[in-house]
Amino acid sequence: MEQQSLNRAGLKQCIIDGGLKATHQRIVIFEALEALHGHHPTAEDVFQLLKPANPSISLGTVYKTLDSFVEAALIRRVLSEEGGKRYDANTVSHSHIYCSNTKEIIDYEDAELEQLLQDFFSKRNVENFEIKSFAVQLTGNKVEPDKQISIKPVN
Amino acid sequence: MEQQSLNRAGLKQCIIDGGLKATHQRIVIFEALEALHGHHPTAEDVFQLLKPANPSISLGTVYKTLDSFVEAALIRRVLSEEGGKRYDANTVSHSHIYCSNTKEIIDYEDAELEQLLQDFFSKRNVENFEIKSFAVQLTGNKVEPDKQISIKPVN
DNA sequence: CTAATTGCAAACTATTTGCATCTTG
DNA sequence: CAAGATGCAAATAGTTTGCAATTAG
Repeated sequence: MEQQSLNRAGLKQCIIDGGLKATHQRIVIFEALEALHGHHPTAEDVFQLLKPANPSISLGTVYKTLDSFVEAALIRRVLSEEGGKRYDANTVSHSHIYCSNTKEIIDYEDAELEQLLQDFFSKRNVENFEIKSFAVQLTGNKVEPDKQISIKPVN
Repeated sequence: MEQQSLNRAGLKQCIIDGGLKATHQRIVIFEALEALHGHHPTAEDVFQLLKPANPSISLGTVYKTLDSFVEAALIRRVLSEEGGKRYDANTVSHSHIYCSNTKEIIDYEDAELEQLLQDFFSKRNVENFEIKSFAVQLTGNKVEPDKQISIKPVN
């Protein structure tokens, strides 16, 4: 269910396989993206996570690196309604739920749904387009998430 | 297939029904959004379209109006990978195709697909979420659109 | 009339760019 | 060592805000 979390050597190899130089900055940025799995961070989020342990890293480098990673298909840019750029190290085909209240983007992995769409689009011909991938975007609201979590009192 | 295009009186009524004051600016902005149906314009796009005929309109008003319209559910904000805010006057449930080459967002209306998903999610229970809507996001490339169009030579 | 809306300009936030310096392969 | 990457600072988008003047209901 969880994607295999990679160690630095593994991450380094991924970066090289993507045709990029494996600099220290790129390795720690990739590592941060893995740590933020499911959180769909912005460049700023990644930068903030890295800064304490890497005080010399620059925000500009984070921006450039994220672009390079997307270009190399190591990560994806996530669609956003809010107009900021977000990133996702999870490259397995999956869908997202957009919470209208909290503006969170939550991963939704549903094998049955993926299969259903796979079947549909293998039959269906979309005119003038070569379809590379698809994902469902669900919009809704978290149902009382705080209440659920705090239901069991801490004694 | 096409959504009914409304005249100014109709647009004005929509705005009022949305609980907003029907100012001249709002009417022409709504009109511009209808004219740009399928183009998923930015605030700037709308502004540029309006300026010639409405030289006194301000970009700030366009931003505020688009926000009000989204709030009132008269239009939708469209998800974007590129990080800008785009708007869609088409409020009928439909999907979008994202062209990797041109970065265009193209409407994809497929009744069978909508029905398929409707059925799927009426059975499927998404944990902790009340799903309000769904849409499929297709990613791909336009297949030689220029070539296709120019195949018939103009003699 | 009065509450909401507009236009304008200034303020912000997010992102990109140019370039001298440093690093990886 | 050469090509490519980094850090920094300045530049550029894109969007929001505050407020006096205006307008719709």
